[in-house]
Amino acid sequence: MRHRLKDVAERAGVSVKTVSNVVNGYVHVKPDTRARVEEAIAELKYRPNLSARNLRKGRTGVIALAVPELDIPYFAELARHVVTAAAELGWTVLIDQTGGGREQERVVAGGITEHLIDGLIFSPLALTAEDLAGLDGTPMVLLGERVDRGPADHVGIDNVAAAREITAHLIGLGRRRIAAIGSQRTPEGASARLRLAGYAAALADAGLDFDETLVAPAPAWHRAEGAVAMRSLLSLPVRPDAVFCFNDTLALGALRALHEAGLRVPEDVAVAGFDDIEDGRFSVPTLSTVAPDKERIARLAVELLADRIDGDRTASPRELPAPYRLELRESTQGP
Amino acid sequence: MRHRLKDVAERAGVSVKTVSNVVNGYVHVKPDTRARVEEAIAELKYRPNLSARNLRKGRTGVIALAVPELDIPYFAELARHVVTAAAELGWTVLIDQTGGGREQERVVAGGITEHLIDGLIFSPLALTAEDLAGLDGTPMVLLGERVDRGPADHVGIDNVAAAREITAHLIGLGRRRIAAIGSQRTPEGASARLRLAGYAAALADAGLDFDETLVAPAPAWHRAEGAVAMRSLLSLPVRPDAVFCFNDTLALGALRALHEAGLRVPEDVAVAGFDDIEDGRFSVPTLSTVAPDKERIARLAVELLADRIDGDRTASPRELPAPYRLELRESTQGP
DNA sequence: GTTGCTTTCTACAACGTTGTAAGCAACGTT
DNA sequence: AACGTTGCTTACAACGTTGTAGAAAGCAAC
Repeated sequence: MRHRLKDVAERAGVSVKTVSNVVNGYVHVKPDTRARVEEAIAELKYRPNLSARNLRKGRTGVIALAVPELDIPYFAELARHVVTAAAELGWTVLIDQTGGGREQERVVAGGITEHLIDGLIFSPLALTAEDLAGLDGTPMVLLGERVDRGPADHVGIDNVAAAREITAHLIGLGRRRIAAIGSQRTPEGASARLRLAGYAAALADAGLDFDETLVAPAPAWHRAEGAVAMRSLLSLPVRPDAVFCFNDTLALGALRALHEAGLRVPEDVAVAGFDDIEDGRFSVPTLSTVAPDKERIARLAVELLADRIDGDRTASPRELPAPYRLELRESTQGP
Repeated sequence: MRHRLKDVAERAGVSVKTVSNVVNGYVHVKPDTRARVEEAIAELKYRPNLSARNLRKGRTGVIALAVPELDIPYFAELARHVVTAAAELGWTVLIDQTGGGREQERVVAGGITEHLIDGLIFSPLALTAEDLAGLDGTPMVLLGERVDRGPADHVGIDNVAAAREITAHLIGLGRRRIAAIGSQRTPEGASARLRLAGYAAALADAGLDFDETLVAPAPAWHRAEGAVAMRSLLSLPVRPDAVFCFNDTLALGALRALHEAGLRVPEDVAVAGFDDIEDGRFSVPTLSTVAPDKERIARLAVELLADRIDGDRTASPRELPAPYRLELRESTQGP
């Protein structure tokens, strides 16, 4: 029992277009007429058919958010903020998981974009600038690492600066053998490269040597990999006295491994992460970390996208920095 | 530069409908013609307009998943599985956050359902049977607690039995003062009521008294509330020697509070949770919990919904139980 | 060379909506 | 009385797609 404008129009004794005008809040409708129409709408429980509206308007009112994995807390928290920010502007969000592979990301970037959504907020891991260059003009905003010379708008924090600051904090505690967990040699590892660069810069600032053996790789930045990496660092002849993990889940895994090894945090080994996920505020010990302003990132991304959809699509790509701060907790400062 | 069937048709020198037939894999098209059309499609990079297709077909190919909060790990993990299962059946998933309030849930249940989506997988906290009864016939599958006499299909585990089992496990460890965290007196607290019932049943099975003072409330089941509740339990004249938390985030908060109080887990207090979220496998100590088979739940929900969309919408509501198991880890069994 | 069947293709209408242009009152101005 | 202005309403066409009905062409069988 779905009703159409036509049904409402017949019931109210007006034309279809007048009903449409009432539904869309057009001003020049006599109060009397408006009331009759609204009554008919209520009686029939009329709801607009969005497919038809979209077809007519060439807009769907839906934007997509594509992230590598939904159950990585950082992306889940980000998704929450994007949905909230989009709702405030009247957009609905369709969430997509890419899995993080380059091919899958290419499919999402190229495939989803047609006609079902008006724009895309994309947090790619593996996508390169060439992949993006081939796309038609669906408005897109990129999150996370900067895809070099990317053809789309971008919102993100300064990874190098943030990594440098948190590493400097570890150095400021008097630590000298500072390890890093999360390096990636693959082309996907843009974040990893930037954070490693910040780490190296901080060491250089303090006159400390960059020791290759203190840098542990982690292909996917999951908790388990953090634990494995930490164990291998602990098996070195001289163990590190601090670790900078390239994200919080790695750090939580590292904390777990340190606990199993019977070491105290931060007394024996100080641990810092990146992302400020909720878990880190309740872990034992609580986790020092870089806290990107996720709400701000989400809001900027949505606004930038809305702007691109409504406005000039050919304007040159914009680069918006997002703020971050250090959250220093027990894992570096003690109870 | 968007192209339509018409553009392809002109280029290939055939009618619009023939192109449509090729796109839809209709069999009776001469190989020769098909080849010409496909070539034209490739040259123009033609993509179907989904709004138009949906309008014509009355289907959108999109289902919605509505959960209270995306950044609660349990829902994030569930969402991941739903997206995956839906993709295998050719559906796209639109994810919605309700916030968990009854009014918001009512809006989502009633409002989203029209014309943009073909069906809804809904994990309500507060919604009552009456709320659902008023809805028109959009196919819907409910997750989580059973809404009594609900008018929709339902997938979920047996909360009472699961809570009873995990409580029995605590009793089996020799604990006698077993607390519970997460009770809710509001009508929203369907899960809480069921899990509390299972807890009480296990106590009764073992001939233990049900002690009201050992049951701590928590309105939203966040980590912080788990910590607060644990602290208040520790301030009792005789402190508990075990706690059953109604979900894992509460349990993680409780672990944190126990750590701050200098108590050992499980030696002084054993802790059990519910949901088996990823965090619990890496916390210190690792968390014993009830592990619902989330992948199975997601798959069942998607299949049930697809069935409802394609098939008989008036068939009486189905009730599908999902499996679960106990994951016993350090927080009850020690290292 | 008529009949009937199959294969291949086409014209047309419809899905439900909104933009455009235009119509019709009622009103005020000249 | 004629004219413009304003407010309100309507008819029509279009958005891009697919279902229906049927035409055209080829083939086989009499």
